[in-house]
Amino acid sequence: MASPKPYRAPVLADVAKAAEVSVPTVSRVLNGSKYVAPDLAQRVNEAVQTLGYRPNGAARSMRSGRRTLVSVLAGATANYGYARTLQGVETAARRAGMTVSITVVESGDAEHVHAAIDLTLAQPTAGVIVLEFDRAGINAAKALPERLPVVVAGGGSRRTGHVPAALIDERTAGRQATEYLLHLGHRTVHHIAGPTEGKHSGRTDGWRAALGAAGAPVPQIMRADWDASAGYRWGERIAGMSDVTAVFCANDDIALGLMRALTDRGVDVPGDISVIGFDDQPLVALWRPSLTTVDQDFEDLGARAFGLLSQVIDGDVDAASSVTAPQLVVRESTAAPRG
Amino acid sequence: MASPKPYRAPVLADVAKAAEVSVPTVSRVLNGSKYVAPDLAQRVNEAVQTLGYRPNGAARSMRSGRRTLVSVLAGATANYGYARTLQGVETAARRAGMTVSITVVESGDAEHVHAAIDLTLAQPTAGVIVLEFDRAGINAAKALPERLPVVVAGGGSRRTGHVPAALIDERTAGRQATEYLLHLGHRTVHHIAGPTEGKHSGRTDGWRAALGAAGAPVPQIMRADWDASAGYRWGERIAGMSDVTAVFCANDDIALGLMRALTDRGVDVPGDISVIGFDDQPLVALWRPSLTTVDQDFEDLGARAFGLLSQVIDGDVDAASSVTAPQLVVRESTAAPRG
DNA sequence: TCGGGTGGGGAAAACGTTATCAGCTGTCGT
DNA sequence: ACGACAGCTGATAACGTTTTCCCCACCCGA
Repeated sequence: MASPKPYRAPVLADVAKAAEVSVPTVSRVLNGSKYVAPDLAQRVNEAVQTLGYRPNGAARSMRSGRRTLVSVLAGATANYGYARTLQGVETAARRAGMTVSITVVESGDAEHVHAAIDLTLAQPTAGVIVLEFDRAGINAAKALPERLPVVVAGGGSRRTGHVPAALIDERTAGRQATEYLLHLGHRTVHHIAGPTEGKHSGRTDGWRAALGAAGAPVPQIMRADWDASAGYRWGERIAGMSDVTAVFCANDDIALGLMRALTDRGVDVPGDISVIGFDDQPLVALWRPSLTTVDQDFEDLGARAFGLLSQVIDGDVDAASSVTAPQLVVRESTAAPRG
Repeated sequence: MASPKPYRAPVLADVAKAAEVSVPTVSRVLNGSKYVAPDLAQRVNEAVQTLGYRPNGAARSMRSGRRTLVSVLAGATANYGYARTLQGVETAARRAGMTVSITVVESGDAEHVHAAIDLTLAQPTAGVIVLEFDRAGINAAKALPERLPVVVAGGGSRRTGHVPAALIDERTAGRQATEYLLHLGHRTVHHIAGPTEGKHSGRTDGWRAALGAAGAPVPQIMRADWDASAGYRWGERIAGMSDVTAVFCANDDIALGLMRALTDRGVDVPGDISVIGFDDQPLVALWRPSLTTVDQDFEDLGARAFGLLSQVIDGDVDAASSVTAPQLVVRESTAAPRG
């Protein structure tokens, strides 16, 4: 009767015994140290194979202090911008031999923020990337402990805090979009903003700046959630406003919802009203009319954030933040106003 | 001159010294053991606060054997289905006090598969969830070592392997969609399939089954990548085929690309050709015409996968797989054939 | 022949935590 | 009055690695 000894994963000592060498020697082989005879290395590698040995990550990182996990804190994951940024982080991390973990911060409330941070820091993490697209991210970045490697990825143009940041210049983007519409001959440009609770959004700032520079009147901001249905509801109202000829939306989903509401009511886009979006999701090029929008390279944003974090982890405490400019993509949803 | 002693994160011993108790006592307080006097607990908690102590996750998991990291292996992350499933996993994991890590398997090639597995298992992971929507996922699931808690999340209807699985019944979904089109009066239904390299896709199986049951002719399958441009290219060809009156697409992106190509060429949807999609992405309801499609509850899929993994980790080696049925959502892109 | 380097390898310590064990109080049942 | 037992606490031993330290054998030049 074989005793039902429960399975125990093989450890370094088992490999050492099988290869008839000492434990440190196995470690040396695995970590590619020189100073080990070829025949011993051979025996060790065979033993590793046959036993199916895998190093215990916890023990390894505890003893060596090296960590190979980077954590992402984000207010959401499935939305287009978040998902693409995350993808950029993951790809860059994987190429560098690191793994990424993801924790969602449910809201900007202190309760949720601290819960997310506690959860994340319970892992042996080398550093944290905060996606600062919303209030949850902003608050999380503030609440993280000092001396922990932290970088921010987001849409600001300048940084208030002292944390290194990878940014997309939303302010410039907003200005470009607005200037383009003015350039087409529109007297002014209306704006549907996202639910940014703080005072400033880069997109909104850029819009206001462009209007100011052109001496155009500044209409009341329309607030909306990020999703298409919010755009649709504004569309229902805008269809009845005769003075609106151009609308700059805070993201593509809102723009698409808006367009659908307008066309449902017989308002022609771009004939009666020009619409411009923000993000350049793949599908908007297929829309009818296809959407003029501002392309954001979220994947590059994620990659830059990871690169920055690597620098911070390596001791470069104030690594230089980076900012890239988005690009206006002109399609069919914008045109000169009638008359 | 204060010596520039480098910062060292506080450890249990520091807390113990500050609170004037022994190290094990601190551990007991932190882990909520009874058998500790209230005043001591009080002192310990204060010391933890002032020192800003955080347990070392690596040491903790090494000693206790408990792990709080679950790993997701996936062929992609930003696509709608993947992103939503991931979201479901993350939410469920977070509620259970666990964190999720994500590693992308670049392709089904052995090289990429093993690289991804090595990377993932270098972390102290409690178990792995494989997203089996593509060849990369399928191969990864096969290549994972035995005795590691593994579950699969995907679109099969039955499982060949012995690994517990959370599934969406794509076969039933494909059948429903096809049956609906036949029911509208179409003589047969064409099908644009995804790039599934293996012989069987649940969606395709269901389509074939429905045609067979109705005695309808089975047209040649059209193969496409998952993205909209692939659908567009098929649309260019289909516009010239007079015998096509209904198309069942393997996902929404393909369907949208197809519809755009058709309408670009003056083919009316659904007047001339009915189109049906798969996934029910939020935006497809806004399309014009809005897309009839099959709704998949990916978030629920992710949550079920995590629940299943929890069971496996807790020792229930053959936890029961679960399957849910998707739901047909009828909108404007489908109608009875002309005449 | 001797001293010093150098390639190679093992013994033992160390990382920060939790588990085990033993000891020390006091209380309660008998 | 005595043992048993519960409540509480600290030494000490693990966990599986990597790092440090030291020893050995060999080769070389003096």
